[in-house]
Amino acid sequence: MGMDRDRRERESLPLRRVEFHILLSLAAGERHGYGIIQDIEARDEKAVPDVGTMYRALARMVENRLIEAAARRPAADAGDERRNYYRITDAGRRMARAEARRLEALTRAARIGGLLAKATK
Amino acid sequence: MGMDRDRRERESLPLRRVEFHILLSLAAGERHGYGIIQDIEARDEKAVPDVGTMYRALARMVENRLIEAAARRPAADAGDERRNYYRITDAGRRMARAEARRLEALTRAARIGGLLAKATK
DNA sequence: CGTACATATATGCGCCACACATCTAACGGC
DNA sequence: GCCGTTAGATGTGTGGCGCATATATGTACG
Repeated sequence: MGMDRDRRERESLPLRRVEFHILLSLAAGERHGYGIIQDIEARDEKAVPDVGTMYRALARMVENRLIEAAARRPAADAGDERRNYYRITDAGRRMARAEARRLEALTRAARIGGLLAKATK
Repeated sequence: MGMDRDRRERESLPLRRVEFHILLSLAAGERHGYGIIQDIEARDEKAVPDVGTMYRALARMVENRLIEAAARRPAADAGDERRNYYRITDAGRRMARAEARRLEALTRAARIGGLLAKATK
C-alpha cells in the first residue's frame, strides 16, 4: 500500500515544470489560476507558463489529486465570483517535496561539476 | 554582439531536460553517448532519458555548438571503434551555467516554501 | 450609464520533446 | 562460432505546451 504510493510517486517524477510551479505556489496558500500565474511571474519571469497550459494543468492535477478545489474563496476576497481557488493536497505536497529534493540534488551536482559558485546562500 | 549572445541564451532557457543532463555529464570530461546515459543513471535514476532521445539530442547539440565531437577517444580507451565521444563547448558551458542558476533559484524557492529542510549544504 | 481595459477561465490547433519499439552491428566471453 | 552486452540510429505515437481565440465578469472613468 505504502509501497504502491511510493512507486506511483517515483514513477511520475520528474514533475512537469508547470506542475511544480503550481505546487510551489499553492504550498504558500490557496490561490486561483490567474493568481498562480502572477505568482510565478514574480518569482521567475523566464518560466511563466501560458494560460492555456495553466488551466489544463490545474484540471489534470485535480484529477490526479495533487490539488483540490478550495471549498470557498478565502475571506478577504468575497468579491470576484469568477475565481476558482485551489489548495495543495497531502499527495501534492509529497510530490513537490520529492521533486524539490531531485532539483536540489541536480543543483548540487552542478556545483560539484563547477557550473555554480561554491556557496550562493 | 555580446548582447545578442546573452539574449539568445536567455531566450532558449529553460534547457531541455536531456540537454542539461548531457551538459552536466560532459562538464566532468569527454564521454560517449552510452556512457552519458550510465552517468545520468548513477546520478538520478528517475530522470534517465531514453536512448532515442539521447542520440537525437547529441546530434542537435552538435548542430547548435553546445557540444562537439571529440577528435579522438580519450587515451585509456583506444579499443571500441563504435563509440562517439563528445566534449562540451564554451557556449555549452555558458548555457549549462545559466540553467544551473535557474535550478538553484527554484531550489531556493522550494526551501523558502517549506518543501526542503533548512541547510542541505 | 456606457464603454474601454484588465481580470479570469476555457478550448481548438499544431508543434515538438520524449518514450517506446525495432534495427543494425561491433564487442567480449566461452 | 555463438550469445549476451554495448553502442548507435531511426520510425512512430502520445501528450504537454505555446498560440490564438472565445466569452464573460470586474473595474475605472468621464
